[in-house]
Amino acid sequence: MAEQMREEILAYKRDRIVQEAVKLFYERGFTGTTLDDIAAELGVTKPFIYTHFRSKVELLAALCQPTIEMSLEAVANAAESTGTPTERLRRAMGDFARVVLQRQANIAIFFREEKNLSPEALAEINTLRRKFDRVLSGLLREGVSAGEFNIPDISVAALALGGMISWAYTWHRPEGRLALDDVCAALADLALRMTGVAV
Amino acid sequence: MAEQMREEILAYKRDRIVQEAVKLFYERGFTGTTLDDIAAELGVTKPFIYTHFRSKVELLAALCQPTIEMSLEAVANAAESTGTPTERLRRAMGDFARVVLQRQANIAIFFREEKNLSPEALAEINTLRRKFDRVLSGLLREGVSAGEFNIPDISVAALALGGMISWAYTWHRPEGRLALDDVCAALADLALRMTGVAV
DNA sequence: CCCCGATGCTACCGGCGGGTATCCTTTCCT
DNA sequence: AGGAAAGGATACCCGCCGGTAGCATCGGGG
Repeated sequence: MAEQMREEILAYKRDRIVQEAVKLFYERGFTGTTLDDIAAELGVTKPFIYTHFRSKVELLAALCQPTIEMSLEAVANAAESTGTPTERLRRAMGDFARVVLQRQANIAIFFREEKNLSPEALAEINTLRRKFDRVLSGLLREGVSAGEFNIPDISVAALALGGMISWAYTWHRPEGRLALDDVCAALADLALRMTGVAV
Repeated sequence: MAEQMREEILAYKRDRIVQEAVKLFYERGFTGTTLDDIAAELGVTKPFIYTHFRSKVELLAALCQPTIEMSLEAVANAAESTGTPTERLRRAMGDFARVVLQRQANIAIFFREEKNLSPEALAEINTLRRKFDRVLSGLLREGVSAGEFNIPDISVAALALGGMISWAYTWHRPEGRLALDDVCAALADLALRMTGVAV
């Protein structure tokens, strides 16, 4: 019981640290943010952070990894769901866009600070990215076989689709003209067009 | 005469420094590269660099600015050239893609290290980026008026188009399966599809 | 042949920030 | 109530790196 609660509190603290790190890394960059900055923002001190993370780099990995995993999951789940390839691709792109925009800061940090990750963490993430591309390419290939898509080069198309959506982290403003759902839908439509589907 | 030559030599040295900085910033990141690293690679010493650039940050700006300018020019020239909007958009996207891929390292550095630029340099570059978006949006609007394009949301489409092309810096490998021209053509085709043109 | 300017190097500084050794406080169990 | 352990703070270290002051060297003109 007490054990259960301890665990939860530990996880909560860890999470608060990650939250604040995301905010500051996003605003000031990884090397532009000191651990003292993060600690100060949390009202604690640097050694406190070291009781939860072995190093600054490990903290960076902790905020990148899960987000990349979510991206992959979004596409993988949609690809394996029911419906025509067209329907599944729309779902895949829309859901992927939602992850990108909801975790905009994490995604931005990952792409900008990739070079600061440990080789091991980076390798792990790159495995996920390759899987992402494979799943997306597979779905495109299915659509071509089904006669729904018309795609000259599957690999390039997969990269272009993924890129178009990912890129949204650079320009989306949560308080902007379009609501999140509208942006996701618009991007999913544009994605479908690239596959030769009339929208 | 001697004066002329001196200028040229000065420009050449400056350029060599930039070249090496591009290479190292690309491989190791901006903060991951020291001025001593760059100097060593050039077979000179740190003060040598300071006779050509006031600071490390100024060096960063010197390698970002011109590349962003080239991107804008590519799109602006194509937009103002002759032909139907469809033809001009294909040219714009193809030429833009060529800039991105030929100056892949510079583009990558800019997007990753943007936060390290001086506020003034960043402001200047952002002006260029806004102009880029305006020019592209204008071309899209023309195509819609001409009845060639079918675009629900011009702004989102412009961002998606720019993003899809820009993103190529993350995955293009000069020694990869496709030649540079083929990649550019493929991306231009995908771009046109997004506008509702049958390709 | 000597002097002067240009050019680049040697040698240094100083602060910033990741990481740690140690001490204090609070809480809970006996 | 006493004591131990956990959780967190204070205070510190040290290496790295951007930036600079001053010296050496070399070539060209008088």
